[in-house]
Amino acid sequence: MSRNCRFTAAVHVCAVLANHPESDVTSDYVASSLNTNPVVVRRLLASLAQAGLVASKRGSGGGYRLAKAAARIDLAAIAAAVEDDDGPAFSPNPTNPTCPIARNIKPVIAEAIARAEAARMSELGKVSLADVMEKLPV
Amino acid sequence: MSRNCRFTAAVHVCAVLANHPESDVTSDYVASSLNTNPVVVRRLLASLAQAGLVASKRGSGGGYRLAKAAARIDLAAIAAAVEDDDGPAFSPNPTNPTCPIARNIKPVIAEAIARAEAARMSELGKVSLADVMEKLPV
DNA sequence: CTATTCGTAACAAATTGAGTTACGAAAGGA
DNA sequence: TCCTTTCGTAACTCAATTTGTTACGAATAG
Repeated sequence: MSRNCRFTAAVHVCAVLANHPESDVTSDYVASSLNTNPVVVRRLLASLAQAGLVASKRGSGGGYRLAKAAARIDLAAIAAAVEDDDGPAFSPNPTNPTCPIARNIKPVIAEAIARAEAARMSELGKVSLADVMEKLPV
Repeated sequence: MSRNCRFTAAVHVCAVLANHPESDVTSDYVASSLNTNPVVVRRLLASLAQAGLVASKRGSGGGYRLAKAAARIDLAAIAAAVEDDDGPAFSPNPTNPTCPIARNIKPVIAEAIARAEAARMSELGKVSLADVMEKLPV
């Protein structure tokens, strides 16, 4: 796979859980909806659980469910849960210390990117999981 | 390297060109500022040239220069030039057609992501290369 | 006690980005 | 004309990442 599918997959996972509000859903079931391996789903759900978005129960009859109402989970929270948050992607190479541009540009770029990322997250924050479910003909 | 450094590197490249408005700059020179290989820089500059942001000249005395004034180049244009624009990253796996969530969720997610990406680009569009240069102590 | 299910480690396969080498094409100067 | 410089681009290697897979221990219900 080329790019990071974690965010889109995580939204899909959450939607499946939101569609079964009364019962726990197994990773096998979610995996069959995504047509992937249960372990891939459990890894995603581990991130979502750490962020407090889902709860899990082990053992027979166990599985996953949303930890809050779908209306109180937004796409920004899901993105924050499953995306890297290591700041902007600079080359790991040390830039040339004798070049005045190279010496000073990183924080300038980082600030602009941080603002853009904040705008993206703000937009994702306007869409709740309940909004997503409403648009599905289910 | 872990994540995509193309955008941050491209801004750095453009800043170096903006710092030499009167002359062509060789890929060797830019590469030494970024502490990387000239071919890596030329690949970046090829994308920027295709977007009409820089111009190149071959041969002795040749090199690269900005194709417009730094005030008329913004970070959104640089990002658009060097980033993939294949839309949101879905898993290449076909999702389960018997699951109503899986059957219908992709366009809903895609629309939300498109709006978020537009917000990010709008924010990047507010920062011109000239703004970046002003913040550098050069 | 057994079956189920999560949690997680370990590993293979595929993909990607960066770096590198190489070489042809273009352009200027002697 | 010939040589040097420099871009344009293809081909390759290397390292890192993601996904998929197997495996197994821990927890839980019946």
